[in-house]
Amino acid sequence: MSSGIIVSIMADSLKTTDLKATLNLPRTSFPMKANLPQAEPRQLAEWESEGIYRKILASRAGAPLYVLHDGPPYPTGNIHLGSGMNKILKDMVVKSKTMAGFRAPYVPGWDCHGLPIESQVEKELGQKGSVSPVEFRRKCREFATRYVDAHRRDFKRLGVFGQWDDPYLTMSHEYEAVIADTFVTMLEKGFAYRGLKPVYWCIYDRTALAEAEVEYEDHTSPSVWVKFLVAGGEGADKLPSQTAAVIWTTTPWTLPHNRGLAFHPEFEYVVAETAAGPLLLAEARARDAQVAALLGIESGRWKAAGKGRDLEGLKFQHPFLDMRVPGVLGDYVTLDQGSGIVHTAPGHGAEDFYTGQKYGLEIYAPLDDDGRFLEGLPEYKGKTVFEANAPIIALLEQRGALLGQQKLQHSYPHCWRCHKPVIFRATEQWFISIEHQDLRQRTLGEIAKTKWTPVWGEERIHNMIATRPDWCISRQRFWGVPLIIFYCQACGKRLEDIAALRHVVEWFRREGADAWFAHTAAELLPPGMKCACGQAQWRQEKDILDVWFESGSSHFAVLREKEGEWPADLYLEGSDQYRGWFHSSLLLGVAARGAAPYRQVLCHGWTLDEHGRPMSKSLGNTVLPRDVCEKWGADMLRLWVASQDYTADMRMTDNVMTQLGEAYRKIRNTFRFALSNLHEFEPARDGLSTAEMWEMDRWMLHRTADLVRQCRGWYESFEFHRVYHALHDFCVVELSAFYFDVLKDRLYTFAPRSVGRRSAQTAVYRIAGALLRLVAPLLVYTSEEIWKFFPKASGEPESIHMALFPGADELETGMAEEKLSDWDTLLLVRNEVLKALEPARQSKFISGALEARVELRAQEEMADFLSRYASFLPGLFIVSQVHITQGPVEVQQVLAKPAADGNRAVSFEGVEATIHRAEGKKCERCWNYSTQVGVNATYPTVCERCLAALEEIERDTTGPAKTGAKNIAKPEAKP
RNA sequence: GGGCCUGUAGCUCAGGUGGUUAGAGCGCGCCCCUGAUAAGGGCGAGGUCGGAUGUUCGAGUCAUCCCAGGCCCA
Repeated sequence: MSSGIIVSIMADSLKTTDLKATLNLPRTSFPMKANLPQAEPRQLAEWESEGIYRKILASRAGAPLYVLHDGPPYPTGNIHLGSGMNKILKDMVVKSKTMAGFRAPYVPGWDCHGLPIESQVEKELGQKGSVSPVEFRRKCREFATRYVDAHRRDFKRLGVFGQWDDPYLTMSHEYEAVIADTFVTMLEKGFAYRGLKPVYWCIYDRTALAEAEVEYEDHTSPSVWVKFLVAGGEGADKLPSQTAAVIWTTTPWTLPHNRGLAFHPEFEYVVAETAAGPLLLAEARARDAQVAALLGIESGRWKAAGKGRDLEGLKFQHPFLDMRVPGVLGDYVTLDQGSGIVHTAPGHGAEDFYTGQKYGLEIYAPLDDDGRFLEGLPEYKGKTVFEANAPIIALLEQRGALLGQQKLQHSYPHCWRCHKPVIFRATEQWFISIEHQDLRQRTLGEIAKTKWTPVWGEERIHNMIATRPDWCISRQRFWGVPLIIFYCQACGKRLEDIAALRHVVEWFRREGADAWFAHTAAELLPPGMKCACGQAQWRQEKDILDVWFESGSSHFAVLREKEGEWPADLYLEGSDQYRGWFHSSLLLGVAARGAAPYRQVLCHGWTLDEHGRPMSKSLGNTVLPRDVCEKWGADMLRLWVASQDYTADMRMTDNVMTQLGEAYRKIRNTFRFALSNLHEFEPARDGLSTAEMWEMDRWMLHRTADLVRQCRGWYESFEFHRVYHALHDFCVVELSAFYFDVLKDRLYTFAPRSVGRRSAQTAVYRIAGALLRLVAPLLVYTSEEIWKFFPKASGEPESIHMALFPGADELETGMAEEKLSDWDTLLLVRNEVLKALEPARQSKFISGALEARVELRAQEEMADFLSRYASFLPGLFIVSQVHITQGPVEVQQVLAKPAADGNRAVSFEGVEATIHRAEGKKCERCWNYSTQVGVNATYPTVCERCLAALEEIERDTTGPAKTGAKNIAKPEAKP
């Protein structure tokens, strides 16, 4: 009797702290706050020192190969959000393929040659004067190297794994040799030819420009209306004498090179009586008020002159040169502007050029590289084209040919570098023929065989290839790879000995393309190389290759055919590359090797600012990945990339980042909860088999298996945003708000080694383990950090990024369909109970849900069903008591809804939930209410469940020492 | 001007082959907890599905046109 009193007194005096000490409260040193900007660089340094990239590849030796071929960015300035996003997407592909079991190498590259660097270097050289080509190229190389290093640092910071210590550089000797060799192949196969064609020409940079190097900007041009007197030809006699055709042009300087007037075959033309004499123009234009006013045309005072096709035979007197030019026809003539008659200078326009070819007109464009007239009247000879406008207009006026002039602001092509207006000019250039050996059709065939994502990409590139003209590949510059071409100084013939040209390629391999500028032709060519004419004096071509030719050769330079790396499995770039890298790679692949260099092409959109404008240097609204890393962390940038559907354009705003910050914390805390409840859990020792686990835990494994199945599918189709949303929603809805919340009672209050707690821990361990692997390609730093705290089974890799994705089958527990659907039903009932609890809480009838007793009334079948799970229901609802009664349901709460997957549709009678105050007293240990509190003399403040747990704990502590039980009494922080 | 694309709640996304009152998460509002605590839980309010015409018994889903925006080209 006395001892009983003592125990009771002891329990009384000790109670609070000691009872709390018997709980298994969560414990972890995994920090809640991520501190990514500080933590990530440390992790990065660790990865780097252990050589994570090579280790991962080594761990996949012998595995099937998956090759993502990197598109090379241009090394100037800082990397932009768009380039950061591109690299992150690529990394997500590589990491997810690696975790799907592939050997997925990633060799990053840079596109080092080209005009932007050359312009920068010229600027740096300033007025120091000219340097030798070799010296100039050395400076360009230094410049590129500097920026490659800066880019590389920023890319690595994003958590992108790859062969950073040995990237491919288009300026490396090896690569330059490949470019040159590819060009020789184009010569050998007959694709490359030299021809006269109108090209965009920048008179300031003195170079031809590719279409991709031209940007349209506003420009003010002098527009003039000019008379061309009819001067005979077929049909001239039907027109009033002194009739003059009217043309309109915004480039008066091209008038000296006019060689024809183009009519639309279907338009109706008229001769209008004006003070300036009878004028020939399109009827529709004569009706235009502004045109009529300008030319002095009175409505209806005109005579039909026939359709354009009837005027084809006319001849016209050039307004200031002693020549007659013919009428020609063109479908491109429009009625939007001008007179409906188009001034045609075949040397200065694409359409003019083709028309000129068709009619055998002279392709005349006697300008030098600075845009100065080499021939012509004294008024403009020697002037540049833009200077020549004024004197030519004066000349027109003087000859009485000027009908009017206006300033016109319009969109006009400008040089992408110096942003000055460009001209169209026929010059000698090297081209790749798109028709030779049926290249166009064969390329279209390869497009059809390639998988394009999104699917409309196929149509887009198909249309481009189907309509594109020949590819102008020569540039009049230094920083690039020269066209290996020699001309005989005696007879002018080109050296056609392919073996001799390949000999020069070997020079490139040894010394780089600098060899071209550092050595004479005699040195470069095999000894004694002679022309067919007998002479051996050679002149080297001065042009270099278009940079698109260089990057388009990357698959030859980087992917080893013998190793099965060619063609690549995937190219992944922004949507501008349909015209760029996708395009040039494809043409060269088909021309040189007869096939597309890729099996699949994945394309992403552009990055937009908060106003939806594209990010660009000129708008000054760019976001630098480096700044995002410093403010938010690389994983947050990656989460941004992962969260949005990149096939459309993507917006970065503070609002979006704040939102993602919340999402990140939710995901992080969900893992933290798992870790903190697994602090003493050793999978091999404490894990239960699925057969031993509680039904609810097995059900959650099943739901996780569903998630795994979905996510793996989405990784396979590169739909990262679906993975992200699914993982996030799972953390929020399934785990945090439901499963983990329900589990707390079991994890905290059950005896540490009890089946109930171990079952919960096993489920938490396996679910979190699966989630962690699924999220690893997205959150590369955070997943690695979690992995360090995660209980690992023996044989598991040191880095999460070496692990494999979970298999859905590994998580399946073989629960019967009926059981699964039982739990779907229970979840629905739970949701209704939670709704019923709300008014009770709002009205202060209860405060916490544990103060409630829930009475569930249901029809027979439903009541039976609920009764079978009666013992689980309080835990499931997180209330103290649940009473089930059978009877008619007065409030018909319709609970019947299809189950989540649509297959196991459940339907049952309504359930009526009534909230009462819980019976009994609050258990001091687990906080549930119970009528059993106070019954036991040893633990008078504790409920029957806690009593049993305490007894179990006592048995464990007094028995043989067990690691798991040691920690129970005194919580302590982990070291 | 042409080719291709995008436009569903404040934000980020779901919405096979057209079919009942358009969904989710976040954010927001109100409430609860204080044993995931610079955490956690509950409930709730938010949408003319860019706009307009059609086709259809019925359209966010099909057609045409328009508007806004993007990439590429002229």
